[in-house]
Amino acid sequence: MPRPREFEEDAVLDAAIECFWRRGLESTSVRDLSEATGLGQPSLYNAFGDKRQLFARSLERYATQSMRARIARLEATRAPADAIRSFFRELIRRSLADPDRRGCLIVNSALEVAPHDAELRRVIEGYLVEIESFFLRCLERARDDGSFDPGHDVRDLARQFLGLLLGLRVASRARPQRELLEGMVRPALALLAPARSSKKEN
Amino acid sequence: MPRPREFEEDAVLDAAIECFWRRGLESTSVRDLSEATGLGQPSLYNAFGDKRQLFARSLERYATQSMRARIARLEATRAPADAIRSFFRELIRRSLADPDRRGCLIVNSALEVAPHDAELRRVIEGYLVEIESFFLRCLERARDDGSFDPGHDVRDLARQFLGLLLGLRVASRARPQRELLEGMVRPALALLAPARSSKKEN
DNA sequence: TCTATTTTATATCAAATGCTACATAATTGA
DNA sequence: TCAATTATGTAGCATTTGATATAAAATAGA
Repeated sequence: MPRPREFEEDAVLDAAIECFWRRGLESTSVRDLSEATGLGQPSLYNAFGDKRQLFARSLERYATQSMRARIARLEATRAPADAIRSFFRELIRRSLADPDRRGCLIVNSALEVAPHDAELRRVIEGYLVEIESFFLRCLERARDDGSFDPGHDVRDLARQFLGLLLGLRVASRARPQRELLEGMVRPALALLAPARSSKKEN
Repeated sequence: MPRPREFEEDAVLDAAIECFWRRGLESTSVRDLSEATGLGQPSLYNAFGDKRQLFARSLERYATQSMRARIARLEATRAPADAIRSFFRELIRRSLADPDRRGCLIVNSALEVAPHDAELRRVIEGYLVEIESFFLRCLERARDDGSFDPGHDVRDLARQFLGLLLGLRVASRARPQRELLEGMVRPALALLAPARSSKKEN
């Protein structure tokens, strides 16, 4: 009955993600979005409501496509301790390879948007909790496998890894240097050293 | 000979810091700054050049008044390991007490400004290096005092503390919860535990 | 008192911002 | 073929943006 759309929503969101990722919510204009997506402004407003809602949709898609996909892949293919190691290894490699220093859209938004928008803050908090939960799951499994010292509090370690992730993403925008990024997480990752377990030593 | 100014530069910078701290560089308008400082726009431009230069001056004053002052005070009054512990303790206390969730102007700028402004990025990098150097000095002294395990690489630990500081500041804007912030740094601070030194055990 | 110099206040400027009215185009069901 | 409905393109809205032109005001030296 109605006229059909001439675009795919996901492709538009991908283009919008690119904009928000590079310049943030406030510094991305609706005209930027219109140009990047190929949609006219009325079509953008018709399809997504307003800039803030388009941002929320973009952020949600980013969370699914980037964060959740990586977590699911690592958790499915790696041993728990190795999942965490690989997580940071991939992060550092991609950060150093990105000439635009985009960092992470979630972390960028945690800093730019969260303090000024209660509703989006709750959404962003949720994403951070998901990441923390990933670390916690891995740590619990690694501990149960005996592949790291059970003397540590896994909940604090999960929080530490979340903190290091946030720090890594900030540093990757301001000081993207291999030695810094790798050194930042090396001490924490050393706790996951493969099998300094008491079983083998006893 | 000329007409004298009717304001003190430092007071104006303090007011500007407040603005930039809360809303960042892009989202703070010259009118916001004019209102907060009490200066007319022509006076602002006459005294500081343009918005970006006023921002640079504000950032520099913030670095001196907030970061360097804290580092100098802690380094002068505390034992090295305790200086790091107190650094994070103060940070967490202030973060949780700030209803505006301002975080840290340097960290906020590292994320918002550094990727898009090569000159300011170099300045911000310098601030981050100063913080890392503070951690490194404390760690070297603590190691030489035998107050923590010399098996650790102090340069990596300094980088880790920098990473945790950045992460803490991000989290304090998006998830300012005591358990998260304290847990984030607890494992790293535990390495500074007072005197698990080999001397006493041998 | 006059001049030179800088600061201040009023009133903008052109450009950019988020958003939308309006008319037109494209589709499906009647 | 017509009617109903949604999508698109042009053009523009009011507001805000960073930055200034202009003139008046305030000082110190001549």
